[in-house]
Amino acid sequence: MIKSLSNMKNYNEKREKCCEYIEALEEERRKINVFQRELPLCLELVTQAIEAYKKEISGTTTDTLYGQPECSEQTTGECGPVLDLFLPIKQSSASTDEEEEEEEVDEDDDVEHESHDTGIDFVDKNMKSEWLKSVQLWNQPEAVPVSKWERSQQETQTLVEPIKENDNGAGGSARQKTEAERGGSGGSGGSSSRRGQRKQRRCWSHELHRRFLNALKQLGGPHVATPKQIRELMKVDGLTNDEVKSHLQKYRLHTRRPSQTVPNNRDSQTQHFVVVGGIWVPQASHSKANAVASRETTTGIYGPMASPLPSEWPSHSSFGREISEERSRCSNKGIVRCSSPAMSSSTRTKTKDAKMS
DNA sequence: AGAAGAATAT
DNA sequence: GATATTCTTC
Repeated sequence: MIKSLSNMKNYNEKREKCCEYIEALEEERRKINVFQRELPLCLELVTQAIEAYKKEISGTTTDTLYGQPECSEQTTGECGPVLDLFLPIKQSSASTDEEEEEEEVDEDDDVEHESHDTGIDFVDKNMKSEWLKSVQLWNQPEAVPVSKWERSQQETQTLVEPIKENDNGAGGSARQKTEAERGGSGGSGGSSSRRGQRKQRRCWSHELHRRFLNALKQLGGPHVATPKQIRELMKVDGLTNDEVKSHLQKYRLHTRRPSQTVPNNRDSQTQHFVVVGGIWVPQASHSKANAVASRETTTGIYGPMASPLPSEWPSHSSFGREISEERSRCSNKGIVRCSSPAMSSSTRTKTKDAKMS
């Protein structure tokens, strides 16, 4: 008797609590709604949390005692923890809102929403963490012990600071900040000064790559831009020349003529290009490009600002799926590609014919 | 010395 | 396949 009564009371409390949560969540959702495009999963999560709690209220005999789970904002937790993730964050929504540059509003934000029917909860969880990762400019060291200070600094700087502060390079654009240590030599973890350690892999996120492309565009294309210039233009702090160089190398490799794999699946992208002085141009504009191709050094045929997108990863690359159809479409159109950098660049006359060893 | 590009390693 | 590192050249 008494027990059931206390149970009842307990239940009422619980219910009340749930109501509060729901209200808070709904308010939260209204706020997030504004950023629906930027935070689609966030919205979804909140919605689901609301539903879950509503269900709970309606008496689905959930045994959970809504105890605080100790999920640590990263990848843990199941269904309940969602609240924990969102409630405390409430005030922060204004900090990292729009870091989009003005030019390309990509609608690739609606990331893969495919698997949505069955195991919503944990799937959703995974999605969320992935999404979070992709939002960051790059992944932060996780396995490697990093001092808390460094991490927080990295977070803040990475997410907000370098974005678009002063685009005209007025201030100290050359911000190289000790790329020497990424091995987590921070005081916490023992065994400092692991110098021979390999650098932590940097994952080139969406945003990072977009900046890369942006810089490339301004500099006149992947074959005339140099890693250093790119890095400076990107204004991403912590980014090293080597990283840019490596990425550029990959990019160049990818943007070469995509060989004849997949003969002509989409309007036969590969066949409309023709080599003009070492430069791939659309066949139609062949003659015109020929006229231009002689002096492309300054602003060049790459059309720094002219085309919304200079060149993108080929459609098959991993980045390709992040690119919306619009992009892939225009990547077939007015793109010019250099097949042989040595010949196309007139700034640097590298005759690497004698280089063979 | 330092940067870029290619080659190679992980 | 993507990134890091090394090697070579300039």
